[in-house]
Amino acid sequence: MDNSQIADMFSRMAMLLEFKGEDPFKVKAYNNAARNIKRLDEELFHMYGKGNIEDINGIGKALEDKIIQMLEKGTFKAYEKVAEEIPEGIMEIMDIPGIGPKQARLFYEKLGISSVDGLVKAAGEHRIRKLPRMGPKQEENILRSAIRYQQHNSRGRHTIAFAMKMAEEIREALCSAEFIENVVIAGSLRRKKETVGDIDLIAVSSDPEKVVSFFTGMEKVEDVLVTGTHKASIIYSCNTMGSINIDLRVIDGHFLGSMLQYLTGSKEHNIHLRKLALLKGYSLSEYGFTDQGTDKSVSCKREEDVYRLLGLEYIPAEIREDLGEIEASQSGNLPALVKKEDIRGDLHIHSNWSDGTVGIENIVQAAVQRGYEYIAITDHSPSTVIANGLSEKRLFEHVNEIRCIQEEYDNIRILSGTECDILADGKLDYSNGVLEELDIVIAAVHAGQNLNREKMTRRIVAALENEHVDILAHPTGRKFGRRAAYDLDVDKIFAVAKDNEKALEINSSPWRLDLNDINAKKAKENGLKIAINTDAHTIEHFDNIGFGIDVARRGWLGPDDIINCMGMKELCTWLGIHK
DNA sequence: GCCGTTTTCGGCCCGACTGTTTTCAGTCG
Repeated sequence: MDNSQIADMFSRMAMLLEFKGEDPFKVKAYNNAARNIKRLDEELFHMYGKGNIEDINGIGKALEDKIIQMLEKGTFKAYEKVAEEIPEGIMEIMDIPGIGPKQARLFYEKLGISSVDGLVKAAGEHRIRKLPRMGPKQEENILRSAIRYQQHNSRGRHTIAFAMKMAEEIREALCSAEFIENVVIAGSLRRKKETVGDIDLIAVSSDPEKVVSFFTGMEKVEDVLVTGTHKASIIYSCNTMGSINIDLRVIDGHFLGSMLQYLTGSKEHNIHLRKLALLKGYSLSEYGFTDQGTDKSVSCKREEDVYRLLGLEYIPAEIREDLGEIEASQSGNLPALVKKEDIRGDLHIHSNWSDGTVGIENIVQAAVQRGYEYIAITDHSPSTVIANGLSEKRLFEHVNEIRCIQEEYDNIRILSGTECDILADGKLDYSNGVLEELDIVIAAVHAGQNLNREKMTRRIVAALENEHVDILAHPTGRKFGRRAAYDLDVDKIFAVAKDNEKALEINSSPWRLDLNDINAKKAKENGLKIAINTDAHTIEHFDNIGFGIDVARRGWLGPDDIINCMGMKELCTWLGIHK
């Protein structure tokens, strides 16, 4: 079993225990363990070999024993025992928003309901409203929620690019109201997670109820899930692109700092901060600090104040995951994260020589406009037939055209390159003699993505051992909603890349973001260099660089870790270009 | 079930909203 399977099993165990009405802190321990396992950058079976499973935060003797059972047998006894007592459909019922373990248990015990279909039927027949603490309204909400769940069973997540666009649209709509002073984006979107489940917004206003009613009355509101005096939750229609959940909190400006800090999360980061506050004698909430002794409270207008009052250096939103950033802040060792202005060029761009939409000269002009010092034109190699990959002959014509255009531009260096296919056997799609003529070589897997772990790892290792290769593009191959990452020995790839002084790419396409944040952080810890590239096929794609930078920041990367933050001279030296 | 700057027991973040109740349990983030 791999880490995510083990984590899932712990999550399911937590749900089952909750249903049974077990000690909530025991439930929490399972959930906590599941979360920590998901965030590990090493496979548990490796850690098992080394005997350091118990070092993982939140894993004690009992859970370690259960992990070992799973590694050896694919399950653990305690789980089997509990799962036997509880019908499978119960888990789905608890997965419906608004229904938790207590209600699921009530439905099961009193009405024998053990599936979402059964629940919908019971609600339709008005059998729910007769239960204790239930009524017509509860029944109606449960029915609506259950039907919605049936229709969109897969929990909708959205790419950060899409969510950001929608958030801006709503932000603009809200800001047009004169009684709203300001609207800020919070939540996982502000932390720049690669995908988000919902959008969290904060509106500053002295008339919260008016804001809530304006918000819930917007034209594209499909459904109102929650409305209160200072808070509302809606489902917002994105026309052909489905819909997205939006949560809004409305507050007085005096609380903006603490509210923004709270709503930005992550949950784990906040819990850690609140514990820290308690140690100092304060309770921390979205409204600020309360002295436990005197009951006096201090609100925070600026987010920086929350961190300052805890004796911490300000922590950038992207790394608030409780993965060591609080400790780093305490000891003054927070990393200086890469910023947009640190990026001096883009090293992975396609022109209309292969499957890009525009000519090289247009690309160069767009790059100049963005203030880049250099770019690399890296069209596809012959095997990628579908993308009109360049034959050797066309590749040399392509290089010539780049040289001609270069003569007309003295404020930008145009590197001639290729995104060269790594064939199934690990050989490259051009001969070494051809690759030698190029300024930069990006190697990438495109076809034959279903190799097993051993073969895929060997294939990429072979490419990394080629002396002409500079960068490995989209190293794990994952695409949101389309394709999982290759089965790959990432540790091995990192080690070989390090030995051969190759850079790994963070591909900025919102559908790829590959390497992801966790692997980017791991790459840095392994001393590897990173290239943040757009893989642009159109001029608009140039702007995707921001998403790649987000991933790099979430991976704790600074400009020193990134080759396209180098100046031109330094980059040429790194690439081995001597002219 | 985990954990330790009150360390082997007794804690475990904090507040909003809803629908039911007539003071609160359940759910969510």
